[in-house]
Amino acid sequence: MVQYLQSHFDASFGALSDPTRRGVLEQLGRADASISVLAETFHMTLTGMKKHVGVLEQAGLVTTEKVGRVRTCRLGRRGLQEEAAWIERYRQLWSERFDELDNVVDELNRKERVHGRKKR
Amino acid sequence: MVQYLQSHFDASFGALSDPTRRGVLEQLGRADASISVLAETFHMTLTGMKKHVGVLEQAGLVTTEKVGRVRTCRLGRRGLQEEAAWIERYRQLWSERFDELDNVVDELNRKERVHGRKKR
DNA sequence: TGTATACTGAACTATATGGTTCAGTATCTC
DNA sequence: GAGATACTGAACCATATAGTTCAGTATACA
Repeated sequence: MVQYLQSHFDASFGALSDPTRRGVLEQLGRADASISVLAETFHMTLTGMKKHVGVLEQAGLVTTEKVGRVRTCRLGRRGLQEEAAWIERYRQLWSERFDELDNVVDELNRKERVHGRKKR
Repeated sequence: MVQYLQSHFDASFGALSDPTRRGVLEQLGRADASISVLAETFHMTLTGMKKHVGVLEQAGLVTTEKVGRVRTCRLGRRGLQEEAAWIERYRQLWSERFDELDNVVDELNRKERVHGRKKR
């Protein structure tokens, strides 16, 4: 399960680490699109775009369906909620750490004032 | 500026796409740690861990400071707020798309009932 | 002073990534 | 049926990634 979740995040964050793929997600957020439309939008060969779509599909962020000649791409049912949760949990830890650090700094400043030392 | 932001996300999402690096961030969320402690925790050579820390540092997620022999790693001042915002905006688009789809499905179901057809 | 510790950097390996071209196959459309 | 369109797959290329080993340097400590 942990293993599963890990590779899950590997795939989704990996998918998000490329600007073309983030762009594709934004575009599909506005409207479904074929591989060739996406390829044209991002100035890339069909084959190149197909690979990107494949990566997004692997990550569960996009689904595709081929009807006739055309493969239509749309946003997948998985919508980054777990990734959002991971980041939120991290941000929690992060802000705790910095609150702590700020307290230490505040404490030092307070002591400086008490002992009448100059502030930098 | 857009260019800057893009590579920014490339680096941070790329950093998050590796399970070791996500683990390092979680550990540093609990306490600062040296390279060797991190290397031991994640069963890796010092050199290997140093590379991971370098990636996290490049992404602005970790800062390090060397005192004597020891390089101490801690969470960086940048805390994934922009990444959280990107994901939230995406989730917005995503849920709009699916609300829309759900409306279409509801509409179809409604018509089916009106015309007295069997439900699957 | 000598030894152990902690890191650093270069070099090497294997595999993955992001892209291409080229040669197909399948599907429209006239 | 012929030609155009849309995709697919294999092969190739350059570069990046994730790791290693090995040979240092710098610091701590007895």
